[in-house]
Parts: sequence; C-alpha cells; structure tokens
Amino acid sequence: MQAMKIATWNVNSLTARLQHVLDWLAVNPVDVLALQELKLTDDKFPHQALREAGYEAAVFGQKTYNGVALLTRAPLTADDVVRNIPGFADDSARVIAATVPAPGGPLRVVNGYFVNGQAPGSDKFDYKMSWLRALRDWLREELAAHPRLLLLGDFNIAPEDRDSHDPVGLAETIHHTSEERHHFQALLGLGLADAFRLFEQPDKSFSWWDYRMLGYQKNRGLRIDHILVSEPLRAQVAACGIDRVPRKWPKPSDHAPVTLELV
DNA sequence: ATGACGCATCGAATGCGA
Repeated sequence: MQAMKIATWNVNSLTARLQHVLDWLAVNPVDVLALQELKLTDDKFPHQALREAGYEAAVFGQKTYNGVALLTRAPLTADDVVRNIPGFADDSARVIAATVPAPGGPLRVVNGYFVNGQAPGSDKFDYKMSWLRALRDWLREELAAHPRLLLLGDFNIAPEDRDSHDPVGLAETIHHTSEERHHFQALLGLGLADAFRLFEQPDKSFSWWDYRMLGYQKNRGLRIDHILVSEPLRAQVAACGIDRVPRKWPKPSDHAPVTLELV
C-alpha cells in the first residue's frame, strides 16, 4: 500500500507566502496540505499557480484575516465540503472539511484555524471557548459519519507544559490556560490521538516562534499546530514531525509545517 | 513593558496575531 503524506501550515498570508508554499511543496510533495491564515478573499486565491504545482484547492477565504484551504493532489468531491462549524454562527472563516481519497479508504480531513483568544477573561477568550465547544459537538457527529478522520491546523493551544518554552512564566496565559487545555483533552476524548506524541520527539519541539526578540533563534516557541487522528487511523500513522526548514527562510511565516505519514 | 515583528488596510496609524 502506498504511503500518504499530509501536512498543516499556518502561512500568515498566502499572498505574502505563496512562493514559500510552492518551494516547500516542490521538496515535500504531500498529498494534502491544510493551510491557515490565508488573509485573502476567494477571488484572490492563487488557483493557477497551485494547479501548475499539481494541486487542486478547496478554499474558504475572507478579507484581511483568517481563511483556510485544503490543497490536494487528487480532486475533491465538492458536494461534501463543509465550511465552518454547522449551526455555529461565525463571522470568521476558520474551518474547511473535505473527503480525500486514500489507500485504506477515504479520509475526512477537518482543517481548523482555531480562535486565538487574546487573553483569559476577554470577549475574545469567551468566543474561543464557545467555538471550541461547538467544534467538539460537531466533531462528535462528524466522527460518527466519518470514522477515518483527521483534525489538523493551528489550534492556538499548547496542550502541555512541554509544549511551551516557558511554561512557568506563561502559566495560565493565552495558549496555556487550564480551560484551553481541558478543551484539547476533550477533543482527544472523542477518540482522537495527538499524532506528534505517538513518537519520541526532541525536547523543546515547537511549531510557532514569535517574530520579535529573536524568538526563533532562541527557540522561544510553542507547539500549537497539531494533527489529531481518529482511532481507526492510529495504527497507520508511520511518522509525524515539525519541519523547521521554512522557518529559516527569508520573510518566513511565524509557523512551521507539521507533517504526517500514513501507511 | 499597553514593547518588540510582520501583515493587511485605499495611502498612515491601527488592529491583530500568539
């Protein structure tokens, strides 16, 4: 059976990062790439350049902020693409889900740009909590309908202390709060596994580093980009890692891609 | 340290990210 490669990457503006995406795909010709923070409307999406690179795209864009897309080598069936959480009113384009052909049977891929939440106690934090609750309730149904499911993207949650460069100094601040971590655990409780932790990983493995104060050079980062796999997929996960290479390129996204291999 | 850096927005200063 042929291996299948899947990745997620918050590009912090696809307009600014298109060449990075193309360069990365040329070296990492994954079958599926989930993108977040497109920061462009659908009419500005670079379908042509990506098609020339061998990818079709399902897009859910928005002006200035947010925006998500799924790039796939194999054509998607458009009739079961879902945009945002059904029944949850949301002004932000944060979720796109689609079914992707795969060797062991179709995969349901749910790509999310989770709410940042700014600070505990803020209106934005309340929105993050409501959004996470709605996501969980929807995913319960989605998993029932599609047992072979991946949830991936920018979760904006560092699940454990080891996922932060400063778990003590940043305790109970955004990305580190107990409430956010409980929500992450509740997602695992649906029957999902954090693919990254299925393998031994280097200490201080992060997927995001602040642009300021030499954050990357000092490895002051957080692991907030994740790939969760449902129980039926777990035994097929052969590898999961963070690719720091594009974070070293000129004018990088502040996030690095997270990659997964299914056999 | 209500900072820093980077991106987007009708053109500069501000909102936002994490």
